[in-house]
Amino acid sequence: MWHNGGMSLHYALIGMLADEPMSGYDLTRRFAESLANVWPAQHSQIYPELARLVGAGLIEQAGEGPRGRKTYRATTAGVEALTQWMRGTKPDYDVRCEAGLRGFFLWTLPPDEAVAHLKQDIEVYRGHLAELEDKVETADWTASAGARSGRLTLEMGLRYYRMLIEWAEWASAEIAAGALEADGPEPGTAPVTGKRVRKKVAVRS
Amino acid sequence: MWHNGGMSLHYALIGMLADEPMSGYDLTRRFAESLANVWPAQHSQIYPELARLVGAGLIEQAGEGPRGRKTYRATTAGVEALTQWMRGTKPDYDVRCEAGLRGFFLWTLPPDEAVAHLKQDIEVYRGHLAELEDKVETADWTASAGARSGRLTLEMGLRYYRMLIEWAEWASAEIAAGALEADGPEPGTAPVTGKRVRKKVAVRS
DNA sequence: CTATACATGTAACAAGTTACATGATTAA
DNA sequence: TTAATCATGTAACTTGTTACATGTATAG
Repeated sequence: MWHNGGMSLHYALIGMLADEPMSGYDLTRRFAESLANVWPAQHSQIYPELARLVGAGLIEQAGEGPRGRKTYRATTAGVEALTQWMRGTKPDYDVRCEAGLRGFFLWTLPPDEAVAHLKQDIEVYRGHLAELEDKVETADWTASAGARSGRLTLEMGLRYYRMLIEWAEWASAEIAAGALEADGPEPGTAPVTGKRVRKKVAVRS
Repeated sequence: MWHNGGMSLHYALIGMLADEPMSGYDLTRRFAESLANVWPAQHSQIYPELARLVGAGLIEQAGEGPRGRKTYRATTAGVEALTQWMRGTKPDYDVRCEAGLRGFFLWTLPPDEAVAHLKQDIEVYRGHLAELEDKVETADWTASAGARSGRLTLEMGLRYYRMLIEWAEWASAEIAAGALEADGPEPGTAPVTGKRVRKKVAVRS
């Protein structure tokens, strides 16, 4: 099991095309609709990558349609490369999330503005959550192996947004109770999680 | 409130230096220790960015130490730019998470291997969770506004890993019960979440 | 006929990773 | 004296974003 630097889009495209032949346009829509929660990708990145995959023999053109539409499917070599990636490389567990990063700098705002910032986030998360909940109800999750797998990923999205909403509500309450001020939160106004240990950190010159 | 394309590292560095003067080396450690959960960054990206920030007058050198060590602090202009970013630009809510992406392609593995894959993930998540739980206990969360804010971000990390562990356990059970096979899960062996509506998806030629 | 959705691409740039490269200080 | 840690940087490459550029089919 060796290390893997990137190539996520590369394998994601093979995987989508292994489940169901599609065009670059369709893939772009799929990324926007369902995969965007874990791996956003624009058409300008997808089309050149499709060309490279064809060149590498990992996908092939499966047909054409109106308006220059070209559909692709994964080749045997492509499916092998994909399973090799799934089986033989360890995942990169890094997460990149700007909204999370901003939480780190909430202290730069006055408490009421920080709370307003979080309320705004909550609105966005609720919107995403509502979309996903709607999709659970309306989409067909039995159509293919990919669809059944997609249901699992969607469940992760649901849990992710619910978690963020709960966190942001908790953080808002903490901040409203004075958690960002020097004397700490007003006792008893918000639930305090974790002990506030007074222990000196190593000071570097 | 206009849109913001990237610049996250740019502002993150100003923010860290606004809370406490530090060197590029210290910043690299901080990113590895606490910010890595939301925004990983290597020293090779940090040093050039520090140089650019100095050039732009958003940070300035605050002192020097042994081995060519240079400490920086945020300038007034830098802090203003940071609050302007926090207040005047809307967050990019995109998340990029390869481990999540792989969930989408679990169907390419036989069920027992898919379950093993998830078990492996769970081990990693448990490790991260344990590290964060340890940090909650041992670090000083009262030292500065930044530290107090950091406690909120850390709480998000705790909830994030707990959510992933629960999700992976749920997904393992679903797969073990046959959720990836064509006939769906064996009834009664695993809790079924969401209705499995049989509804045709739009078929495109 | 006209707006919308379909459909594919490229170019310029920004951001991020890995590897290379060097050297000083400290603790064992 | 030697290994680990501290400390800073650059170069080559990959990945990802935004904007540009073009054209076809369909529905109202």
